[in-house]
Amino acid sequence: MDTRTLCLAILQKGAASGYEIKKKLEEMPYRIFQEVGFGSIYPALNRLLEAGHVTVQAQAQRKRPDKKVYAITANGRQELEGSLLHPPAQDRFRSDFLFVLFHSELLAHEELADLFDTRITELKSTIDQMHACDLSGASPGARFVHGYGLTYYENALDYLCTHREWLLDETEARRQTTSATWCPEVSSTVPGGDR
Amino acid sequence: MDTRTLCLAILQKGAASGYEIKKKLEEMPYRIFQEVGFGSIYPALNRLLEAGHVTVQAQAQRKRPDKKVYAITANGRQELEGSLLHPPAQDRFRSDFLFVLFHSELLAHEELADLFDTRITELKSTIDQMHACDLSGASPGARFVHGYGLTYYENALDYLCTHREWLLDETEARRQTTSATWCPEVSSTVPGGDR
DNA sequence: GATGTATATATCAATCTGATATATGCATCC
DNA sequence: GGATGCATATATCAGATTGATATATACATC
Repeated sequence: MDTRTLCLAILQKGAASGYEIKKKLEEMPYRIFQEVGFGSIYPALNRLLEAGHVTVQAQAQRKRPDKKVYAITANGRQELEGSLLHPPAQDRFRSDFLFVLFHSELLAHEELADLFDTRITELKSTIDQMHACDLSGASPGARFVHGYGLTYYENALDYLCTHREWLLDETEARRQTTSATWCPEVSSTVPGGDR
Repeated sequence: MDTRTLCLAILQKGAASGYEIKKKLEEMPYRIFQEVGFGSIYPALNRLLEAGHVTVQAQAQRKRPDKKVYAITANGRQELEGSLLHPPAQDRFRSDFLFVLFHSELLAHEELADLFDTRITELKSTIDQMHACDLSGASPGARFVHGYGLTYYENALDYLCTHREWLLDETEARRQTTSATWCPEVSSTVPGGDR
């Protein structure tokens, strides 16, 4: 979803500055399905201004820099609702972690093991944070997306834990027999289904 | 991962044209963790040429346009291996589908139901395709990533199937009681954990 | 004083996105 | 027969995004 639509979605819930919009988009559950930087937020807000989808009001603050608070217009609400009616674009997923694992043979055993352990630690931390989220005032949509994200992280953690040794061992074996047709012993957690 | 590194990864397995590189990146298991367009492949190949990480040879073809076949250099291999040693960047996931579900209250009941059904159909098709993949010659890394992706799709399908009715019903109830503090009956598949 | 953090707005070079253009063939349809 | 569509190929473009940086008002720490 383009940055304009994301800003409209946040502003639909209440007026906010560019900085506040970014902060909200970094929280759960937005964080599960979107990511956006200042470099695209401010140009997007300016485009929304030009299109009459938002208005802006400068505010002075004590002990803090001035801020510009943006509010959605009726046109902006219409625009947001219109974009929800389009068939959603394909999900987009990019993972340098999986790219590196795909090339496991080019990595040393220890480096590969470290990658796993770092990612497993991160996943556990994310899952803990998500379990601590207070969803008491959340909409059905928010709860659903939260649950979707949590399920993903839990399953990813489970997959990494149950297949870590397999990849380390297979990669080691492959490295030692790169030209052989050796068929390794099949274990119960062999990825790729039947052999 | 930037497009140059992706191109080097493909060329490491054998020389290829820009078009062939894109085709390979669209296949499993690359498709699970990366996506890239011609608009970035050709400039990336040109930059790799300038850097001496690839060489290029033009080839005429019968009944087809000429093609330019790129091959990785020793410098290019070093570059690829070097990039595998950096800590991987954070995974990036964007989903318009989840964005729309997050705003379920702004959609009509039928529209919401259609979204679910379309996605469920797509997921089943993807899972079928992945089950039909021949992994007999695949590397451990490729098998691992394939398994990771398949697990994700299967779990996403499961989550959608088990929570579809919940979101439709909750959203409907919320729409009818938007200012109430009504507490709905808790079912065994309520997302968001404890209430 | 330098460094770091938080709140704020803004910008920039490099890269990517989605679409489009062009070219060589072949197949199908009205 | 011409238009349309597909596949194989290379290339480009306007708009958008990315990651970093700059600037400003405060405050805290070393």
